[in-house]
Amino acid sequence: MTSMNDATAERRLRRHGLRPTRQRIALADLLFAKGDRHLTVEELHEEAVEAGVPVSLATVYNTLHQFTEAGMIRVLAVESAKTYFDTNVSDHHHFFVEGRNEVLDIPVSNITIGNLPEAPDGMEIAHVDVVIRLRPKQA
Amino acid sequence: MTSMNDATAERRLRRHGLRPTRQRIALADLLFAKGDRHLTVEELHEEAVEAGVPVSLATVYNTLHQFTEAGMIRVLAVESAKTYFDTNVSDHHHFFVEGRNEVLDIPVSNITIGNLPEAPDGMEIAHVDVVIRLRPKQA
DNA sequence: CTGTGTGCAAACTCTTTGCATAAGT
DNA sequence: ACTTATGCAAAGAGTTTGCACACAG
Repeated sequence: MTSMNDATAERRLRRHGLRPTRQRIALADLLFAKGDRHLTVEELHEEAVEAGVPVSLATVYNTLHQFTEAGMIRVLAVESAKTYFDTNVSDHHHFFVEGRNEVLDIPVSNITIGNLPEAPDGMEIAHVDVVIRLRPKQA
Repeated sequence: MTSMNDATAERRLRRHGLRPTRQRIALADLLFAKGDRHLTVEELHEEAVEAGVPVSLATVYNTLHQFTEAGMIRVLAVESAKTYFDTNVSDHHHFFVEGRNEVLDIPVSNITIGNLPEAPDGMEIAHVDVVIRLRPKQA
């Protein structure tokens, strides 16, 4: 199952100090080939299996955490049962649909944040997340 | 274990359409007596037990969800293993310490958000959460 | 009394881990 | 060859649920 983007994925992995294995290449490919995405482990696992790369669930967990440590992706600040990983590492923002536990991109992200506070002693700001919680109109 | 604030807690519960039972009064008391707080189920459970109100863990879970549905408290948008509940229902913001999975209040919360997007079709904005992720200075 | 709430233990879901096997360099 | 990654299955953590008992109105 070799895609045109394998070379790109492989370069990306090396650049971040990760060995380009079959599974990592496939997962990186799925993650980055289609633009910015946010996925759960399970979703990515399904995609991989459908794409003919039968990785194990544990490997997807491991791999996504390695990608996160390497700074390739990041974890979203949402209070869902599942963890969401985002391929967009920059400060940007999301809708979160209550009840459905669904994450949506905010289309035109021209949100501005004023008066950001100082980080406390010995800490620095790693990332700023804005989560806009949505609910169905009318109770 | 009757505190001076039981009457307050009881009124609060009635106002939100919840029967003021022993356990609910005790939990509401702990939650609201000390100003704004954000706690996990386990933390509140410990406090209750220490305060001489031996509620079960399941009841704390149930109760906090009832409080949430009633609008007395809300769930924080952080990507921790545990769920955080906040007694401050208004739009305000938090530091989240990576690794330690710790939630801190932002002291002077004069953060402003500009250009909030429209909610998608059929949805409305329930809440806006800003989460500032912190990490220890120097890797 | 009657309907709700609570406690307990078991079930469930998501996630992590240990160890043998497989793959990368 | 030597090191690192993967798969599997089992364990772990947090949370939810079913049902008998207890409490509030």
